[in-house]
Amino acid sequence: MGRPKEFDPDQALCAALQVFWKRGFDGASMTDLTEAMGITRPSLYATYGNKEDLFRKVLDRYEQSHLCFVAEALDEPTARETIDRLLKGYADVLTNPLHPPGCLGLNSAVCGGAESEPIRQELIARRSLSEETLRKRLERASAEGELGAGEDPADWARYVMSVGLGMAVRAASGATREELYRVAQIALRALPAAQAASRQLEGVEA
Amino acid sequence: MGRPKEFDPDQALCAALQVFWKRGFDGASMTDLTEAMGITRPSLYATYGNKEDLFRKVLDRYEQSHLCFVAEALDEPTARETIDRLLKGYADVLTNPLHPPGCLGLNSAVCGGAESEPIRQELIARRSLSEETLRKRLERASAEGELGAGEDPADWARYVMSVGLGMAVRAASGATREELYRVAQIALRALPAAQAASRQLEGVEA
DNA sequence: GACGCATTATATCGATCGGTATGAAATTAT
DNA sequence: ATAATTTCATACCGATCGATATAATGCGTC
Repeated sequence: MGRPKEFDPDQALCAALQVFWKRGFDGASMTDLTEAMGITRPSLYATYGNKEDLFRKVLDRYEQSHLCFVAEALDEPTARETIDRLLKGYADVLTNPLHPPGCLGLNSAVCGGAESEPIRQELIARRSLSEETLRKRLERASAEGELGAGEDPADWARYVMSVGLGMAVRAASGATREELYRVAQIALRALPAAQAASRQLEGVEA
Repeated sequence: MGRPKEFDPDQALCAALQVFWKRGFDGASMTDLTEAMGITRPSLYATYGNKEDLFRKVLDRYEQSHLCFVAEALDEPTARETIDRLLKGYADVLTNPLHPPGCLGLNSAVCGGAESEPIRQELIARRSLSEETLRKRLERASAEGELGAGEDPADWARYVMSVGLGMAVRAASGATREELYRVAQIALRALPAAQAASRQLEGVEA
């Protein structure tokens, strides 16, 4: 009942995603958002709540639409392939010309005024969650004999996340996809030779 | 002639450095700055110019005071020691409890409103300059036989900078120094074995 | 057609943004 | 002492910030 909406809330959310991605949470003004979304301020507040609420909805959408490759990467058979696909997939997203360069979850996380501290905390929490997921995957790899005896999966998860974040910063500064690929390629070299795992996979060991 | 200043411009600049470091360029308001510096707005504008001018002066001071270890690292005899000292030294700065966590040059670089675009461009330019310096150092290492035949110094410079930037993001999110050390340690493993260089240094080759 | 309801459009809220105009206070030169 | 000069304190500038109050508009229901 009542007057129907004149816009598609999901489509408008995508427009907001682009603005937040490019400007960050603090840098995106309500005027920027409403203009890009093609709606008025009251419509925005009625549909999504305040700026923080809108940003959290954008974040959810971002993870679903642009970070879905992470789940696939974690399903790779080896840690090496997981990390390789993680970094390559991340490089693809960071430099996709269909979106602003860099990572939405990073562009709003590093700096900002005192009033946006809750947002930064939320982004830190989400990133920790990602890292924890990767760590668990690497613990499995460690249990399966991959990743030598003295290696700490937590250290490796931290390392991979750090390389990814560094790539994100570089992407936001204009790095090309090929440059990021080469960074990922070099980063992979830090991995132990992983002969144990490949032997195990090829059935040589038994 | 005239009334003498009631504050030390250099000391006030350090106070401004702290604020910009913590909040980033956009996130630091003139009120934040004047309160931390202990001076009034007219004094600030008369002494340093506008907000952008002040930030550039802060940047110069930052590089002199907190990034001086870079020059020392570049003087190390081998590429491995250079990179090691670079990443360790960076980790030290990023987690020094005397300053806000993270990197000033990064905290203001990633996100922000449209009006602070010139600042972001300047930060990108300064970072490119750093990377170029590192690349030249690695080219020397390559010419000296370190860094295997097929290795591109530019790729390695990009890789090292990416790891450093990732560490900076993590530091801004609360990472500890030990965590960053372990990231740096793993990052170093990507380097080729460098037997040629060590042989050369030890005089074994001749 | 009249009523109730949800969504629009317009105008505006107080607060804060970066940046200044205006004088009073404090120093040196005369 | 007086004039010249510079800094400091106060108040304020127009613009923009996120967020709303008010009322006109469009729909389903009765």
